[in-house]
Amino acid sequence: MNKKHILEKVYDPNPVEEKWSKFWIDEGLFIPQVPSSKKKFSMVLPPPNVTGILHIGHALCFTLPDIIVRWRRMQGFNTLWLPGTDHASIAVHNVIEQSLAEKGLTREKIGREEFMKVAWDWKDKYGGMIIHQLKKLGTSLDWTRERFTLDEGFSKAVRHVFIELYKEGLIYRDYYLVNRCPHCGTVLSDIEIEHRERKAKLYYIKYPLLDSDESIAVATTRPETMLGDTAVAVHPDDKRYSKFKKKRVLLPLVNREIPVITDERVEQEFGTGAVKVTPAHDPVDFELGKRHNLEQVIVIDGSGRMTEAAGEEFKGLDRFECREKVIAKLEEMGLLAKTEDYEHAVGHCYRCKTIIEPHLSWQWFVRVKPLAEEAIKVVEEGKIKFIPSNWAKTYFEWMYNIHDWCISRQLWWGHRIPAWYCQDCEHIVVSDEAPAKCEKCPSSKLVQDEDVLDTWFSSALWPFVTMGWPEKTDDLKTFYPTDLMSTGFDIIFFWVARMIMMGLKFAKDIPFRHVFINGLVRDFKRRKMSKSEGNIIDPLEMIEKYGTDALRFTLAALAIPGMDLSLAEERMAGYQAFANKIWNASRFVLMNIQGEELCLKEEELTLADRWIRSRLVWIIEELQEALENYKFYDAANKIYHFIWGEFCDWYIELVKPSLKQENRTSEAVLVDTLDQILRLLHPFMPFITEEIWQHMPSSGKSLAVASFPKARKNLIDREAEREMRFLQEAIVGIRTIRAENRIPPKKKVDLFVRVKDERKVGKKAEAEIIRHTKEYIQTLAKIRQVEILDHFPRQKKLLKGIAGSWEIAIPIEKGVFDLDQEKQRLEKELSKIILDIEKIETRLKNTNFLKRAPNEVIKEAKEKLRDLQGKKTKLEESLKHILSLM
RNA sequence: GGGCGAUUAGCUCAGGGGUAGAGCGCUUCCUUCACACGGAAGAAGUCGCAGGUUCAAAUCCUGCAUCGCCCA
Repeated sequence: MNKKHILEKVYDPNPVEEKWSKFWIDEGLFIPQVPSSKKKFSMVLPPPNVTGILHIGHALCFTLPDIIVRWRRMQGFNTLWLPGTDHASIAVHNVIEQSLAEKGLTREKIGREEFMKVAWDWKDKYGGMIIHQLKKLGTSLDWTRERFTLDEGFSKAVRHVFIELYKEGLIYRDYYLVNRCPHCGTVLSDIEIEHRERKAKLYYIKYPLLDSDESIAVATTRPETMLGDTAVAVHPDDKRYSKFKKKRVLLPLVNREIPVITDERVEQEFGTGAVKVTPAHDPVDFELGKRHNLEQVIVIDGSGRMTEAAGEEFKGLDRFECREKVIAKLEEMGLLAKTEDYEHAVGHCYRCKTIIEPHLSWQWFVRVKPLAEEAIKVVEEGKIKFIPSNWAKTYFEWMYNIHDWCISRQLWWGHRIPAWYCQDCEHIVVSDEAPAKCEKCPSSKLVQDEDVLDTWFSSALWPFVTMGWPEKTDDLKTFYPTDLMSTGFDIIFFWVARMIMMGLKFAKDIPFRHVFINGLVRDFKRRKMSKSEGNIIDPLEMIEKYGTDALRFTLAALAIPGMDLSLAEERMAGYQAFANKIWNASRFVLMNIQGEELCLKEEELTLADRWIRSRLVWIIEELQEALENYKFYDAANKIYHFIWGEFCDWYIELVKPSLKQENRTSEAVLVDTLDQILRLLHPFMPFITEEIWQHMPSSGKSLAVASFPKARKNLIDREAEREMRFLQEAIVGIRTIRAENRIPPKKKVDLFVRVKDERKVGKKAEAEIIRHTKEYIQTLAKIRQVEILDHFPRQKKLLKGIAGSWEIAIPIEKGVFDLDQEKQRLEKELSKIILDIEKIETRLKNTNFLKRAPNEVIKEAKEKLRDLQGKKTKLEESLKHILSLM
């Protein structure tokens, strides 16, 4: 034993954090046993983008499950928390292309192979940043199992899944109108589109009828698409247009003859009731065009520029420039009927916020409906539970209305689609490896699809591929399904739902039992954090300033399930102070340890010892309950108040006299309580607790793998709790009287307590309790002598008052106390009590209350009334006394 | 248009039928031998509005208002 017991006066987190972070990893404390007879607890980390740097949202999303996983590990579970990163197709692409552009290059210029080399180099160089930052957070991840969504195993698994789904007809290729981001240069799935309200214009354009002087006016927000119109549509019941049915109009600017068609899906209330139909550039028109066999004329290309088909005059123009020009032209021709202000939702790219362009092209899709059915069932049946449960509703909403998922992306960084096109017969070969020749014809001219898969396609496989799937590994057998997935509500559709579908389909079981949805971290005024607002809180800066433990505890204390949390720096400063408080309390304990061996003798236990041991049992139970229900805020607040408000403020003060008397039993209780506290707090504040614990005589290898306290119910001592409450109220009362009468805090005074013999607290007489706790009163209320009397002495100048349920008097030597002040205080307290008494009396006079309320409530009310009346009498007496002195 | 959530002390938020809670801030006092990142005491709220259920409503129900988010 070579422990250094004495701690520094102020806690300095940085060196401590570095030391233990390294120690835990070097010692392999977060590596589970495989195989193991122990019960397992497993999670996979939501893989952050490899491009990313740690932000406060990550900090929350990773701290909360770390609390759970550390708690479970200490409970003795065989625990795995598996880390890794996501290849983030579009994000990396943007970074690489930007760096190429700075050198005057493009990806086309350097070619696919070279581009991939650059991207991997970049990933190797910068991709580790977030990993390093995760370690700073104290996350107890098993780094030996770290994975990357683009590593070799993943590629293999992704191909496997693609091929299987293709074989089953659940993946197909189609010429379809999809969303394309002109800036990112790729198509996106429906849910990657953000709809935002935009102020725009509604243009009314006149389309002249063929062989007539009349014209039909159509309304549109996107006049540039008229160049691709192939019909005008009206509702079949719309009387205004009945005469135009089956006629033809001449499309202005293009001079193409197009039909007037009727379709029930036309909204008569919109604009003029007649709409232009552009099948290649609008989702509704696309469907309309299919039903009516209309031609699809593409006038805008994937980069948002007008095509050849738009006509000589417009080709090559950007879509928005073209809009201006079309409007100008129409106006010139007198075909612009009118322009209205109009507000509508416009689709934007979720990554770069560019306005999305509907784009007709060949793409790959997943037929999701059959997969969704199973995924809905497991949540309905409660096999997977959302926390809080109302998120299940959001999940169902989306799953019931699910659309096919466009999975091809026109990018290079990602999993390349394992499909080859025969150049001779157009057959598609889907295969794990490049096929030598076509399956349908003798041709060996096969070209692989240029596109890669949506990043979420591989992320969806994360929970089982990270464990070695499709091999039947021990890890899969031991740890799948996982127990908890902690993530943000914003990716329930993107990720959670898809993991459930893919997990059920390929790993043949749910990927996780619980989905904990954490809120959004906002600033102290509840605003979203954003660079432009300048209100971003950087977790690394906070760690630097307040320590990781303070950051973690703050996040836990604010994490109310289902709620966004508003974060203020002061809060972190507060929990930094808390860390320091624990540090100093521990410092006190360690300074007072006499020897290594603790000896606890039941018969030597003081009231305070019995009380703190009993309180600790309750706290352990409450903490357990809170953690089981993911009530991090509750758990954090409970442990905070126990440590500060009970252990530090009361127990340490109460134990001081015992320590002076060398009561080894109290010393043992003190040390044991601190030990338990450190264990309880460790999941929240791993660093400081480990550091202190290593100084304790009871310490072992690491607190991270020490056992979590169990509630020792036999230590519950209701008698001690009652007596302590009686004592605490009295001490606070005495302090109040002292403070309000300006008795200097340090000045010791005598105390008279008037007690009637028959009054009891629990089984003990009040007088007996007071007699036994004299020392406590003397220490905590700065009292010289405590005298228990039947009647207060008459002659002395006395300051009388009510302290808790005690009737007390303090002799005043020089008459310093302020009679008027004391009179006011008593009057105020008296009026409060009278009010309370009235309230209870009216309740008790109500016959319906007596008839219908539960007995317990009535009993409580009666007891309360008796109590209040007793206090009232005492107060009145004291007041009378004061008045007699004035 | 549909759904979800919020409205409680100056601020940020808990609570969820039986006498209103926390943190920060504020006021007063105190550098006492664990801690001034500390200690002691205190002030502060008709729990958004209107109805209803109940012996009892901040809490349950209905409607309304305001704010926020998601979907169409």
